[in-house]
Amino acid sequence: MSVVVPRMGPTADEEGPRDPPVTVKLSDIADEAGVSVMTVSNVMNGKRAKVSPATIERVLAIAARLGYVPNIPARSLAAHRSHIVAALVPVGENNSLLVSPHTVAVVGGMETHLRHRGYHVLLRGIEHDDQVAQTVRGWSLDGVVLVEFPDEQVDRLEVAGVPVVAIDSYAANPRVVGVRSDDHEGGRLAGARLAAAGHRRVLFAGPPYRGMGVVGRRWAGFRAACLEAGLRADDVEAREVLTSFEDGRRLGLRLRRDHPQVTAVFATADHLAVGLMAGIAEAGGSVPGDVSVIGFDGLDLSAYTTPGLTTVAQDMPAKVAEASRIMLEQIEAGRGLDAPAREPVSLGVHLVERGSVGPPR
Amino acid sequence: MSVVVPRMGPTADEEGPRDPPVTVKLSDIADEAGVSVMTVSNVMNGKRAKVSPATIERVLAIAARLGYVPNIPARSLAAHRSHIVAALVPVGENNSLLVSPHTVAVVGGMETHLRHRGYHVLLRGIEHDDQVAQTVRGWSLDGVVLVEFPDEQVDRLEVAGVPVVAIDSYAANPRVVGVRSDDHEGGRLAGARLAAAGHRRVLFAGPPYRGMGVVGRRWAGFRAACLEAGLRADDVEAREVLTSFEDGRRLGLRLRRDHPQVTAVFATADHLAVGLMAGIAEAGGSVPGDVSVIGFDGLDLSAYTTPGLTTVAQDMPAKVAEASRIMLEQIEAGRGLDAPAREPVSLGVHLVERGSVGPPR
DNA sequence: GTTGCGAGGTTTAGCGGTAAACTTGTGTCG
DNA sequence: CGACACAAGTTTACCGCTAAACCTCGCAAC
Repeated sequence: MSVVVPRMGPTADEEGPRDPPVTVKLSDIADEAGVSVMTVSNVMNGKRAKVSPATIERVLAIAARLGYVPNIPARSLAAHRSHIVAALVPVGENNSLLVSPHTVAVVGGMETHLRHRGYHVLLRGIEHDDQVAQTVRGWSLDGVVLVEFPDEQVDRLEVAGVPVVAIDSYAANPRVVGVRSDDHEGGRLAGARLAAAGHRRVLFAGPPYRGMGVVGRRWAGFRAACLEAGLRADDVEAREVLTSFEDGRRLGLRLRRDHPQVTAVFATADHLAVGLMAGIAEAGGSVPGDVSVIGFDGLDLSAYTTPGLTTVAQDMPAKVAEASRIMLEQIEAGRGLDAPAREPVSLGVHLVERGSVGPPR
Repeated sequence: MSVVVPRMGPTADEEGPRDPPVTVKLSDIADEAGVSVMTVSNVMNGKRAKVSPATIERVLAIAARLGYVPNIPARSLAAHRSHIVAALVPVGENNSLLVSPHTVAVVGGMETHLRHRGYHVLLRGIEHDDQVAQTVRGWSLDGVVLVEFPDEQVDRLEVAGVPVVAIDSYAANPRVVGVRSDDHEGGRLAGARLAAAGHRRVLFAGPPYRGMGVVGRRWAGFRAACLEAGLRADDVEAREVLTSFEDGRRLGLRLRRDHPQVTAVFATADHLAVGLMAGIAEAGGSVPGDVSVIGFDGLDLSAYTTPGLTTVAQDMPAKVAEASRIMLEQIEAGRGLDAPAREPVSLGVHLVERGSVGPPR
């Protein structure tokens, strides 16, 4: 029964604007309460300093009764802030999003945290650098979370005026706060674990990297541990892109042929490691009998393979919580152009021992 | 150089609004081109019928040179439409989002499709029914995608005036278009496969369901196939919630004790099945030697377990594409209150044979 | 030569909300 | 007892964009 006037027949040709929605607005509440719109606005926004307790209560009661819902676009337009944080995720050549389980955990976790603090999450795949700044400007965003952007891209970005948190970034861009795990230490733990098991010749498998990003640091830590223990670490990196389950599997299939000396592999992501184990098994090898495998991330998943995957676990809840905390802190401090660079955060990692690492054959 | 006036010292106490951003707006272009703002607006929105080709070109050139980016909130406010589609996901008691790999594929895929058509995706966890309608009103949403909402909840929903597509829903709500796989057929395929392998006593494992939702239909199809083949199907459902890897594992651990006669299990989700296989292995059983396992979804993941998981695969790309297509179609047809109910869509499924099903012990 | 009409605009009046400046009544202090 | 601060509002002027109504030619038809 809400709307009486029917839509005017066959005008529904293309992109028709919808008829003005029947919605409760501030002025409705103001009329009913006998106060000005501004007073209602103040009440609704918690700026209650200027309003008497009696009025506050009356306004709130009326708002609740009428079912007031603030109009986000209007508020964004007028206030130049939107209560929206964009989660930006780079898209690959397949042009699609949310590829790794890890990315998912980050985006979902951020949404949960931010929602509880009254913010909304815009999910957006980024194809070109420019789209970042455009998105910020077009939406009056309150903040931006960059999820797993390559460091070079983060450094190129010119986002001014909003807080930017980059997950898993070691970029030097002073406008961006990096939040990541202690990847060097993680690599070290992996190397040390393989060394302790007695391996002498091991392989590092991950996506290509330049310099010291997440993967670079894992490699550095791994290599350092290997060197210290006197074992030889090969880096498969230069040769190909290794990012998916399937990439891992393919490496597993040709591992014996291409790396006959290798008795253990450190994969920089659990899903890569799981694919690797599958490939090794498929090629007739056994884990950890013929080859030991150690992963990185501590995904759910890695507990349910056979054998279970020994892995360097990140503290995902902490990572997400920390990123959210920093984001909110900066938003609510009104961080703008002039914000001084903030220290990045690195979170601890720890080894989760399952069954995929054993002594060399 | 951009801003001369510095922010006024220590006023940055709480929620300070940012200083008005320096941004290119329609009027800047209009001034430069010597036309009215409306003309520019028309050019930008493709309503070029009323503008001469010469003017169009001039305006576009200036817009490009100045780096115009439309202001989304302003447009939403004035036009009562936002180019935003919300992806609504119910939150569990853990209050967090994007739990299953399947959900992720849906949300990511929708974003990709919609982005290419100029729409944006708002990701939002839903705690109470009301939040759905509130979100629609507050944002002038163009459309809503309900991802894996329980049918009862979809039926309760009163969303008027925007197209609503519900993924994996069989709800009767005429305002909602359901898009799902052919779950009954999927269940049937699973049952038939186990029957063909010679099993006589099988178990159905999934989350609790009431009536004929996704899980109910999988069960119905499964049971039908079992009956037809004369084998006995038990339903573990009433007893507990089975949704995660870990739930699957726990079932696997006590399978021998609780269901000694059972020689095969149909799990309604691949990650459940993967957990199950892990649990069985952990309890000393073998798959498919002691127990066969068949899954549902066709996740990446399921190809990389050992043995590989035989599963009923959904055509996820098609599902997402279809949902996007319907969404866009309805938005661009200006679907409002009066929209006639649209037929739901069911997509085909097929069996992917890997190694987890064999003859009974 | 007036009417008609369509192409190519312009003008007007908001959309719902907010910041900042302004008003008014009241207690308080020197 | 006047000046002055403060509480509790109100008023004004937008934010950037759009729908719809209005204007104004030049040309074709009668």
